[in-house]
Amino acid sequence: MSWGNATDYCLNTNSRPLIPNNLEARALGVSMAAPWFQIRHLAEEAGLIALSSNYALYGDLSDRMLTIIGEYSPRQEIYSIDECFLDFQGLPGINVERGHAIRAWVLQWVGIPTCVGIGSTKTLAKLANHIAKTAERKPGSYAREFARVCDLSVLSSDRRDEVFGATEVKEVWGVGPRIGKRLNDAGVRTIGELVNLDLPSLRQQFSVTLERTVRELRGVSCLQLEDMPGARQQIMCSRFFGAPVLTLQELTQAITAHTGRVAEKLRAQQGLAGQLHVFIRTSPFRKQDKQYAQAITIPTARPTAHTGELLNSSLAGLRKIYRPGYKYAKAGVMLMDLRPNTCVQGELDIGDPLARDTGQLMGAVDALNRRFGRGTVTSGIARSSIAQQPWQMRHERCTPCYTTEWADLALART
DNA sequence: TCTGGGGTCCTAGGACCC
DNA sequence: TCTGGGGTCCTAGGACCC
Repeated sequence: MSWGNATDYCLNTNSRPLIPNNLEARALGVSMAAPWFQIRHLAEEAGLIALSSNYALYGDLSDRMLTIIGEYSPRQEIYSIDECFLDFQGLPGINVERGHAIRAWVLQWVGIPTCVGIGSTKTLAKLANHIAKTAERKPGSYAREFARVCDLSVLSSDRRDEVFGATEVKEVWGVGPRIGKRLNDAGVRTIGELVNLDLPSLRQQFSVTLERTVRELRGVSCLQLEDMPGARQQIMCSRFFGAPVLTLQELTQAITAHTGRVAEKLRAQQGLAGQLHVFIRTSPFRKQDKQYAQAITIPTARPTAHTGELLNSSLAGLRKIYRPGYKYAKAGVMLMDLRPNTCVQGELDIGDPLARDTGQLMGAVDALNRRFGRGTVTSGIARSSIAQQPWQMRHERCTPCYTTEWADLALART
């Protein structure tokens, strides 16, 4: 499968707001990902409204949106929570019109504005999407021509050169801040300049990844549509603490909770883990504090998805790396060396009950938590009489779960 | 006081083999 | 003076993505 010629198309849709980061907030000087403590004074002074993230709500709206978009092609790659690729190859009709239809449909049924980018490769579709998102703020014909839905594959070569020449390299999918700066330092500022570079020397001076990106920008497809996502190769859960944590007991609770989460995700993909990685660290932002960061990787006794067995490894690891006297700011657990649970090495029965576990116990735990909510059944270590532990993330300004909790349903006034 | 939480891929270099 | 020439595998770290 390729999108190498003009009859094949790849589409990228994206539901982030047309104007990222909200104009009013930006006018107040709030930057993307600014820490709350730096801007909280604006809440009183300027009426800034801050909200905690609500992953249940996002996940549900994402499912609805991606399901609707998926109706428009037999092949869909879900790329992230708010973004997907569709293969338009062989579909009848005009792609720009299809893009507008998708936008209208998602807006009507989910209420979320989306942007659509169309190109002959995934990288070009992503670029088209970026142009669709930002065109409204650009002068002249740009906005009329490209806003919200942009198809780069129908442009004349002159017009395409104009667009490439007007777009900075850092907007390209795969060019981050580091590569972007190195390119700029080498005098390469626009996409127009980037696509004309010599490929062998580009590969030598940068990497095969950047070479692939440039080939994609030239219309040569190097990235496949991955509509059958494989199992994850690592599963992680980590959090900054809501307040500094000093004791091994609190760290144990946090690591226990994180281990429970990764084990659940592992079972959801029918996997087993052969290694587990635990890390704890102080806050690098608190220069006045003594710093400490340590991690350890521990093989599990056998490839497992059993929370109890994984806890044995993670807590043993934690005890090895814990040092008293530090203000810990973050802890995490990562599962590695993952494999499907269909390939299991047979074992001699030497009286270890976990070796005989058939997965029914964990299956029951997962079923209960699905039905009655996360945390209904957890490890005893993670429990405490006090509801809010200092290590837990704070959720003071969470929005209601409008679409997933009966109690949070919006009320219509009469 | 307070600073996101996940992932992926690639490369260089070290350890080890014959 | 001059100290081989292939390989493989693993890991850490860097870069990117949303």
